[in-house]
Amino acid sequence: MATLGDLERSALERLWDASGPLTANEVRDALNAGSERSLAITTVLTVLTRLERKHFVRRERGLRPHVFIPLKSRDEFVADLMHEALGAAPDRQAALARFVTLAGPDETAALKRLLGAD
Amino acid sequence: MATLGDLERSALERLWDASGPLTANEVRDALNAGSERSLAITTVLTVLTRLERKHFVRRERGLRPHVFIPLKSRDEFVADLMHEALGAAPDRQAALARFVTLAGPDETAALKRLLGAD
DNA sequence: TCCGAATTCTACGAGCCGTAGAACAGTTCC
DNA sequence: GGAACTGTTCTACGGCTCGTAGAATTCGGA
Repeated sequence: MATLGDLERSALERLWDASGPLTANEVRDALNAGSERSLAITTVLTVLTRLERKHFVRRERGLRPHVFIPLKSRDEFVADLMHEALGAAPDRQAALARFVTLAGPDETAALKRLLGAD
Repeated sequence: MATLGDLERSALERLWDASGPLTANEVRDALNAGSERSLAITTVLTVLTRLERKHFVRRERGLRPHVFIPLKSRDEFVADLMHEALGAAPDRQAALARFVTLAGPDETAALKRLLGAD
């Protein structure tokens, strides 16, 4: 999976936070909200375009202010990253063992629950 | 965690593959083995130095050909990456649920075993 | 003290990323 | 239908990382 820059990641987060598709302007407002910086709209469009090229968002070209939709949910994104890391391990069992060892109690509990009820 | 370039990652892999510390020359030989390219020793020393700066390897300066030792095991590295991804999720339960859903049978079985025997 | 091996220093070109102006296109209003 | 405005695309630049390695320096042994 391609890696994301800080701003690209932030923009994607804003899309995940939103309940529906956002326009570039809405993304910019969300990014600027509660921070000193005031990004130009072209900047935001550039990162959104790059996110599109990297297949993280889809752009709805039918509407006039284009809207942007994440291709994956946040959870899917995180889970994919985890599987990507795991896949690079030559011994997945061992890597999983280490993962579980490093997990906190809440995570361990969640995993047990998820695996028990299948 | 800092990201690694392709060559940096490969060099680290060679260190993991080895049973003990390696010199820069040994790393170079391992990298060149079974491939067309023949990296210069300075190139390898540069990436090893960068790995040191990023805290992925330790350099034993006492010995005259310096030797390099990974700071983390491969499994620890992978597990840390997984936890890093998971930590970025606002809802870890949901991310874990997705992770389990996407896991293969062998991984699921391994997790069950690991969690059952605690 | 000189040699060869090892290490450090410096550097360059490609590519990515944050950043945004300039140019272009589509919409709306007189 | 032009004017004004909003939205989109194109182009670009400066900083940084990374692969790559030559040049300069250091160090241990003969």
